[in-house]
Amino acid sequence: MQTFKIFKKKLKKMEYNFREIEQKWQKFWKENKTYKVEIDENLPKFYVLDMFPYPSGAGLHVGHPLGYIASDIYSRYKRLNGFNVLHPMGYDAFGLPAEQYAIQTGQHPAVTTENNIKRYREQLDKIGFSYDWDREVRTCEPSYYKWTQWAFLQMFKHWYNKTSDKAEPIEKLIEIFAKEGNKSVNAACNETSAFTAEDWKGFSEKQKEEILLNYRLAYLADTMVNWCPALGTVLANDEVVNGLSERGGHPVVQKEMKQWSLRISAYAQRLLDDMENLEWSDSLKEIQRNWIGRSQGAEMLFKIKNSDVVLEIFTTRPDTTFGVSFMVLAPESAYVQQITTVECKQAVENYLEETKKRSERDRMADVKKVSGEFTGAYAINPFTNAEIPVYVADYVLAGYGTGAIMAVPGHDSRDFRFARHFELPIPQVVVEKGKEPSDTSSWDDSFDAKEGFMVNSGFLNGMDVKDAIAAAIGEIEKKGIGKRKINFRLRDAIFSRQRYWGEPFPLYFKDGIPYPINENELPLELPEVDKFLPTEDGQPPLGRAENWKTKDGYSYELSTMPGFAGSSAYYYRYMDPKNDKALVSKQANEYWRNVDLYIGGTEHATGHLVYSRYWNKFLYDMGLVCEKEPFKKLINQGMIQGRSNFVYRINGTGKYVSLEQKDNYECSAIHVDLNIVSNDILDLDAFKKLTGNEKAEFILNENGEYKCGWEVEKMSKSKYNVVNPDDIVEQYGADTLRMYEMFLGPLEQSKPWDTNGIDGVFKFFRKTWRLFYDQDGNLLVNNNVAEKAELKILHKTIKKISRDIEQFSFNTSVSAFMICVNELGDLKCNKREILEPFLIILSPFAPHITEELWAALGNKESIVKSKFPEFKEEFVTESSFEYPVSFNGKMRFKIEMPLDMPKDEMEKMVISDERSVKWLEGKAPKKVIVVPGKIVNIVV
RNA sequence: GCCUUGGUGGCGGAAUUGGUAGACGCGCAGGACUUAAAAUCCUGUGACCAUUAUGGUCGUGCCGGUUCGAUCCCGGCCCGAGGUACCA
Repeated sequence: MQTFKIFKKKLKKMEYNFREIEQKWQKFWKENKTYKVEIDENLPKFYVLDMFPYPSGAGLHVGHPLGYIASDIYSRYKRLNGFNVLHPMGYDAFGLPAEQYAIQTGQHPAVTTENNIKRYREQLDKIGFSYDWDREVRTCEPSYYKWTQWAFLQMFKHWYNKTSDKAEPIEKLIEIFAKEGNKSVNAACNETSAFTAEDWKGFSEKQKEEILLNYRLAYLADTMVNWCPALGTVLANDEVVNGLSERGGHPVVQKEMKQWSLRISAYAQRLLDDMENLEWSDSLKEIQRNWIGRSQGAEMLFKIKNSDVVLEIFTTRPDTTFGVSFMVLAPESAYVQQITTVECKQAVENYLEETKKRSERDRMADVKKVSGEFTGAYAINPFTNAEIPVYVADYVLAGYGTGAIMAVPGHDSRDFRFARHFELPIPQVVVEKGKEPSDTSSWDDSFDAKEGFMVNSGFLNGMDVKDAIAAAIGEIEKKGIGKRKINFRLRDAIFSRQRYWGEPFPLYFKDGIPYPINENELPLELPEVDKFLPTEDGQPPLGRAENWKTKDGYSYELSTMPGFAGSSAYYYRYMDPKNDKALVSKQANEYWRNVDLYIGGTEHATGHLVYSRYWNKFLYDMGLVCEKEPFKKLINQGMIQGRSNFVYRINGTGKYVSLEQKDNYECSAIHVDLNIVSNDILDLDAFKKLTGNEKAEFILNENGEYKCGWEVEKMSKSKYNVVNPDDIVEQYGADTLRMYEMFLGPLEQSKPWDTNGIDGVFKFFRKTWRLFYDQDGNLLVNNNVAEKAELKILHKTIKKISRDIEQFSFNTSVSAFMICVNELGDLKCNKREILEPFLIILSPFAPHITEELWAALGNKESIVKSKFPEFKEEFVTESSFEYPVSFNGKMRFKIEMPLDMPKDEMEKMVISDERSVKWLEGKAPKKVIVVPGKIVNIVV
């Protein structure tokens, strides 16, 4: 590589030998355990956490460490400010890619995972992070997943009491059942028929267990699940993106299966409420709010004509009940079988068959297409007593509400489309303020009105929507045909995966009933299998394990836990990683409490960040942890995009044309490896060599160069735009990498990576070095007393840097450092009094070079143990200010005036300035605005 | 469609959120040093019009408003990114 050759030459003469320095200090930190952290009751704690990575085979690219660098800077800054900082790292090591790879190659996922982790660690180590590696966790290790299994068992052994609004031990529930049956129990549970204490006592063990299973927070039940045939497993809602699996992009279908689920929906309201006080971005909170999806409305009963069946529906708009002209059931709804008439049976069966075949993606693809079938049954509108037809249609979802709706075609666009298609009446019941009711047959779409007043609605007529909703609910409750109800979109989390590489469930089956294994038998280790595929009879891979049974011969559960299991409480494990008696000791938990700063990608908004909040709340209910929320402050780092380069090949030839002239030819843009392009100029020889096309011809630009085009795209191998941090560290050093990643732009914004700008940061370090050493390597630093100007530069920078770090504005700190070094260089300042504090404030960003220079100044202890310099206002206060003088808001000239000058004197001084004459044009100013310390504006 | 964001030089981005628009860096152009290259240093660099210097006009996606003053606040539109999508 050309650039590398140049670099080698550079190094010979270069004073700042980053390579030697960085290796030296990384070794020093490791040997001295500089970043080891222990509980210290005398110091305030601060917990800084990165979302731990899944160790993929591809290794890290330059985008991954962005958040790690930011959190590392923050950790170091907090340490310098006297905090005891917990800053750990580990690996989310269970997961699908390793297993898919295992299926293809036969290589055990534990082996590939171990290798990948090694690679990750090497890459991380090169960047100089201040992690306490003694606290590392790996989710795939038995000593770690013991606690994942343990937490699951606790969920199995608890139920959710809606009255106390928390999880309680299942024993307590059994006591209640024995005393008074289940009548008074207000639990989050699956549908369970009522029983008395007498009934309970008469039930067999199996019956009792079956009933209890409906109440457990971790329960086994027939559920509609996302089944991914290609992966051979079910997936949680957040693992399905646009009807395809998040990993691999395979189609997903809906299927009813017996699956383990976590009753996360019981926590929906608390997940919503407790978010209020979190320091998360509004957008992230909003994503989570939408995902939880609270809606307020009513549950209502509709009688079926000539039948005992009563349809229960959920609506947010009970005010529009007078506008209901038909009803719709989800295809999966149990009501369908109950009410379909003999005449319609065949047609309905056909329809159900048809919808079953469609995948989620198909269903989502043609949302606009109307389909459905009449069941032959009629319901009675409880407000109008009208007979209305009941349909089955797949636009109604089984999983939401009750799987049945009252259709209000006048005011809901889906119902409207359906009504038009099946020629059903469309009554208008809401009118926009200031308008008259109109003939709905002339409408193009429904009026989905959240505001307006009621018409054709009996006792609701004339009310506005808000009042009408309240009045309608009042009437519904009075009539006893329904009640106020809050619904959530958030589903219980499907917790089983029919896969190998995950945590085994600590359960066995006896007589078809799941029983927990003894807690002292944890962890239940993942057994060996001959292949990582399902068994011949369709059992999950664990079905292949030989003698995978309890000592009494009972079979274990064959599914494993999903990816989010291991990541839901890892932040507690870091507090006390070696503890084999508890997830986390009371002492460690009460000291570290929760994560003060969490940095990671926004892609976890609906998965990890919901699950771990739920998991935490459950542990909180059990009294095991002391904080309601796990992550106090959260920052989403932006994505680093790739910057791809292109060459333009003239179609049908081996000729390439430079960017400037490409429009004169018919040509195709082809990705070119950015390693052979420098500042968009192509290295022609390297290109010939790389493509193996020695005869390639080029049409060059007027400078005799080949200029490439560029575009911002996702960083990916296929686009030849992946930049590896190792290469950057090799060429420029870790400090430059760290600093440049921060310099790219605001942390939370996504931005393209362009290595071209990195020279500026590299130059900055060389300039810094030259403040300490002359060209011959002599230390220049002296003990002379600092001048006012020098102190001003220093303190201005101290102030700016602490402010920026506290606001996570790291890009502007880098500028501030550059300005500081430029100014100190101009003053030829080599004074210890200035440079020592300067090193400290720079050290969070560039730990290696600062450590080296710090030692060179004769300091015996690591700079990590020093104290952040105190900002002193006195050094930066000015007695005068150079005021910009504007006329009608446009700046015309500047004038220096004392800051304590009275306003009227300033005014006089400005007006009498000779430069004002021109702008006043002989007129007297209409108005003069004087803002002390800011500006003078004259209105002419 | 809905929600959340963002739109500033050739490029990444500043502007202490109502007070000098374009800090800092890259790139580019010119110069110094050098046998030469690299490195380093200096100067210039939003557009346009004038010009010996000086100077002027326009300019933060577009259109309007509030204000002495708007990148920042308000109303309307256009474009990009992310999330979500039959949620009743």
